[in-house]
Amino acid sequence: MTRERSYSGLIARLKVGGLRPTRQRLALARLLFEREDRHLTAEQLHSEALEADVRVSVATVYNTLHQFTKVGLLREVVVEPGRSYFDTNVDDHHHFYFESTGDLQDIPKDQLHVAELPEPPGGTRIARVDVVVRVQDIEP
Amino acid sequence: MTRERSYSGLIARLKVGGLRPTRQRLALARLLFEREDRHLTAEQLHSEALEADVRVSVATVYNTLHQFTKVGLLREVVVEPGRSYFDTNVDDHHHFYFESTGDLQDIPKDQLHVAELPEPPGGTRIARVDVVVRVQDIEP
DNA sequence: CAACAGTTTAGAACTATTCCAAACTATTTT
DNA sequence: AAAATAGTTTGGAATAGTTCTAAACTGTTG
Ligand SMILES: [Mn+2]
Ligand SMILES: [Mn+2]
Ligand SMILES: [Zn+2]
Ligand SMILES: [Zn+2]
Repeated sequence: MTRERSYSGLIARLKVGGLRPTRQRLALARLLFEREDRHLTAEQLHSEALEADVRVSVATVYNTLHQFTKVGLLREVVVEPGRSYFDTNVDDHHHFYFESTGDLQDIPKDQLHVAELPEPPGGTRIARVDVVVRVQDIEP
Repeated sequence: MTRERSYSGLIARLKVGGLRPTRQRLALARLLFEREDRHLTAEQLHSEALEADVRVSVATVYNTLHQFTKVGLLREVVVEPGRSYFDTNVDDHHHFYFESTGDLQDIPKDQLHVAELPEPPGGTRIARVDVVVRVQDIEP
């Protein structure tokens, strides 16, 4: 029922964002949100969709990821050039980035504090603070 | 003389890294290090080189930036997908990122503290902690 | 100065992402 | 419930940043 509730809640959130609950969006939403928090690239999500027999184009995967991000269902995380990760955890938190595998792992916000943030220049305000803890294998 | 000293010091550092001080590398080094700290992309550096009548190919700009990074003269900073910045400041520090302009600005390490860093998983160690403070214009 | 290893280069190739315009579908209107 | 409308999907072309390639070139060493 948690599943059902979050799923119909999702339809509601799409509607609020002015997004129609189409076959493709709902299928992608299941893949994204019916598991624990995930960090995935567009390509990864597209592969998962194909494996799950959800026929959807790459263009639609990109469209959907960006639309979900705009509506606040996802968050975009950048840790390496040429590849965007989308994060199903939209709470305030940070990341471990494993350089050897390319994986991301959440660091809950109570486990890492950023102190003494300087004021941003006049006319601007802080949109977000991202901390990436880059981790590498010992003895590489 | 600060200039001269850092310049010949640079030749030395290249040699240590096993890099020959070629016409191209020295010209690019001037553009990179004879001013205050900078954050630039390969394309930007290439343009500056052409403007300064330094004939050098894009491939060489990329090669050089990566080699300088490996030798510790530069640091690579990733803040948005599809674009790498190279930072002439290799001291421990963090960044403001201005979303409207794409500019980066240093935050010296004594002006921002990361506390309570969790332990990385076994078999791994922290290579670097990057904090990006994303800033946007008020009234966009 | 020869010999060698390292370097540069133009252009092709590659990768992730975005764009396009036509076909399609959910929703609203009649 | 059919028609009209606006939003959505799609394959394929296009783009942008970066990397690769192999041939020509240059710095270093003996
Ligand atoms: Mn994006
Ligand atoms: Mn790189
Ligand atoms: Zn996360
Ligand atoms: Zn910097």
